[in-house]
Amino acid sequence: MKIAENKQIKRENLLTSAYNLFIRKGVHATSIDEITDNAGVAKGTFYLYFEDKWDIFEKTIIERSHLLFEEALIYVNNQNIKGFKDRIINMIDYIIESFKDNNELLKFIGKNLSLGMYNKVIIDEYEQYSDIKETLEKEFKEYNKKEKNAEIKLFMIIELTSSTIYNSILNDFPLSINDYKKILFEQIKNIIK
Amino acid sequence: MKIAENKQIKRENLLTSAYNLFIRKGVHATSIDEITDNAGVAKGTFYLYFEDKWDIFEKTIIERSHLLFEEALIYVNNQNIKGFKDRIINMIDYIIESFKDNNELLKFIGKNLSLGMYNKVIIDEYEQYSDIKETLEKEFKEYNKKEKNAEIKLFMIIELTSSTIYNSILNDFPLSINDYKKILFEQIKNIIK
Amino acid sequence: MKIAENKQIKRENLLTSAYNLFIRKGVHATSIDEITDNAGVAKGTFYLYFEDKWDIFEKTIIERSHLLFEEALIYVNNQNIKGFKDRIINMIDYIIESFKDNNELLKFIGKNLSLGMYNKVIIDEYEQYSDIKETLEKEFKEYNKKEKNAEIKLFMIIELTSSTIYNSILNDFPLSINDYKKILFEQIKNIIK
Amino acid sequence: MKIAENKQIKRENLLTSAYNLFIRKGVHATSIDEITDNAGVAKGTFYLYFEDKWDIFEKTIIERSHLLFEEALIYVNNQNIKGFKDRIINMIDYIIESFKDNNELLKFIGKNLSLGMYNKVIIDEYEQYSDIKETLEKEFKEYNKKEKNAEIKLFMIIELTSSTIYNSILNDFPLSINDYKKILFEQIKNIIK
DNA sequence: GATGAATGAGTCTTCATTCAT
DNA sequence: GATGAATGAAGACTCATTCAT
Repeated sequence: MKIAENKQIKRENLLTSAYNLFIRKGVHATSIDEITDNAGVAKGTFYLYFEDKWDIFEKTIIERSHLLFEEALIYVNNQNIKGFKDRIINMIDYIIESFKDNNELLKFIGKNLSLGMYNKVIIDEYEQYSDIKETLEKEFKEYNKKEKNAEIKLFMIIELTSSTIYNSILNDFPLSINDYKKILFEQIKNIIK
Repeated sequence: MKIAENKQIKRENLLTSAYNLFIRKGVHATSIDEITDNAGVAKGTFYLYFEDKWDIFEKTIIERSHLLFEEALIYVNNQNIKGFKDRIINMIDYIIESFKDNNELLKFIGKNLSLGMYNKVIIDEYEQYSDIKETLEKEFKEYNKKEKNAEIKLFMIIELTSSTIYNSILNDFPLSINDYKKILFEQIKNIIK
Repeated sequence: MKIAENKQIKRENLLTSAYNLFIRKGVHATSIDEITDNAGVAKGTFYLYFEDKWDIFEKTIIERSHLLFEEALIYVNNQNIKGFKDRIINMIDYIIESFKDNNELLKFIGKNLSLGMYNKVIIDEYEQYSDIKETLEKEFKEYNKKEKNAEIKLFMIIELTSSTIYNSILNDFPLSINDYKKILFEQIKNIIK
Repeated sequence: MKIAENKQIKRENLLTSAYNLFIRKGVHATSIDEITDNAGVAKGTFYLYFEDKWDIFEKTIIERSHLLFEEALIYVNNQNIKGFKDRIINMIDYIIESFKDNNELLKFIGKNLSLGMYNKVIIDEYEQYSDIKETLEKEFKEYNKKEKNAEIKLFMIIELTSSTIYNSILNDFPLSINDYKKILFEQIKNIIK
């Protein structure tokens, strides 16, 4: 399967190249020329795999954020953390710590993941998230049999977290992340009840 | 003061023209040519008033969102709503209702107000918000003398609200806005205590 | 002869596919990709049968116009029309009626068959026409023993007809085709003498 | 009026540059880059004056062919040639002689002036021809009071001439132009009656 | 013979910005 | 202050053609 393998490699190279340029220079300032140069393929090859810059951008962002969620889930599983509350808190903690170590990724997502795009990533087309989402919702419902709004509350938790930690980590506003974490976790528990 | 007036009018025309084009076609797809054409001024005139497209974009978004906050504040004052909790809830309700009537504005802000930009608007430079922010924080502290985290909780409330209503209003996700409002307000009260 | 047959089919498919695309989108806007896609063969296969787009275009136009001439000749033979004048008039009539029923073909030829190309089709290389041409010239000479300029007059008749009916059929200019036909036929008789 | 003049000059330069390249290399093989380079203006300037290559091509062809018609009319006027028949014959003779001296122009028009385009030039939009056309039609009618089809016959004369001389001049087919002229003129007189 | 992934030169087109008037 | 013609760098995208499989 030489060819199929080769195609996969090309696609990966383009994706990686694009990601690196996006976080270094921003999406707007990155040209397709640069992406292909960096990936070591011809310009035309780009169009064999992606529609245009916004297409590869979307795929890049999905790939990277999905990876992060997955790692977080694996982490709480490996740590053998039990109890829904603790699992959620620890997942979020894992993500926050990852962002602390990788400001570039946070900036990339924060700068580019507009609400409109976010929406698209979470809701529509992308099945990749469904496993994680469903897993969490199931756990939520098991944890609190009477909870009718598991999905909604999960949504609120994710939104609250993602929209606030950006400022906290990058600007220590309104608090440094370590201090903010305490308050955030308290509120999350509050939402779960 | 004919000249100064005239200048002000030109500036306003450009701002309005830009806003209309931005919501209709998106920032990316709008050119300075179109902005000046629509404003009825020469292309070169643009550069007498603004640095570049991103400059006028920023000013546009700030102007529009500031306007909204101000209206909300005026509304609760005029309605003579007392009590901090009710004032906050009613302000947010006012804003949500405005967005329901003006999806275009919501989309515009949602599509363009990335976290990075938001951050800039809220934290940095723009004094325009400080009055409102300070007013609210003062009220918060008066309401709950022991509350040490008024600023932080306000921040959380704003972030939670703005990041969730986008999907609710435009996509009925995870709930229609009317249903979601109940849950949101409950949580806001929860945050305030 | 499986293979040879298969090859012939591929060639025909490409020719048909090209013709359909050419009349639908124009030569310029049709790519080889589309031609092969539509023909159900791989892109590389195209180059096994044709030089490039202009090669297949030429073949397409020749095939289609030759077909038309041939049909016209068969028609006058089947109708058992005697007398040179009547045979010519009826052939031209047949062709005009065909174009009336198939504006697409007329447009295709009209839009693409520049004088330079026409010239090439008629004079140079393409033997396919010679039978028809020779048949007609022979008939002409038999009809009018003294006529020295059979070839030239035939040429004039064809040119006059083809260059005027385009406008008449497609734009009713300077007359609708039905009205124009009378005048045209009169002139043709005039030319024949 | 420095600016307006300058603009006119730029436009003319582009038109001339385009024409020269078109006759030298063909329309297809000429790029806008080359046109602007040759005209001594920046690439963007092209788009200030023309839509795209086909726009300037059309204008080029119209300009050149109009010029020719005009010259022919001036010629017969200056020569003080009387009588409609003679005026027409002499105009056509003038045009044929011009083409003999300028094969490039003939090739350019012949290669590019497809029937579809020709149609557009003659019928639609271009008023420039109307003066000439009207002048000739009036003369025709005056010459032959009973002639009802002046317009149509003029049309036939022009079409017959233009479609046949191409081959005659460039390929001596079916006759050299000097020999062909006699037959052509005879037929034209025939059409006029 | 057939395939279709890869190529990269070639071209169009846009648009922010400048500057002479 | 205002204008808008001119610029040309920058970038997107196409597509005929090749060639390893």
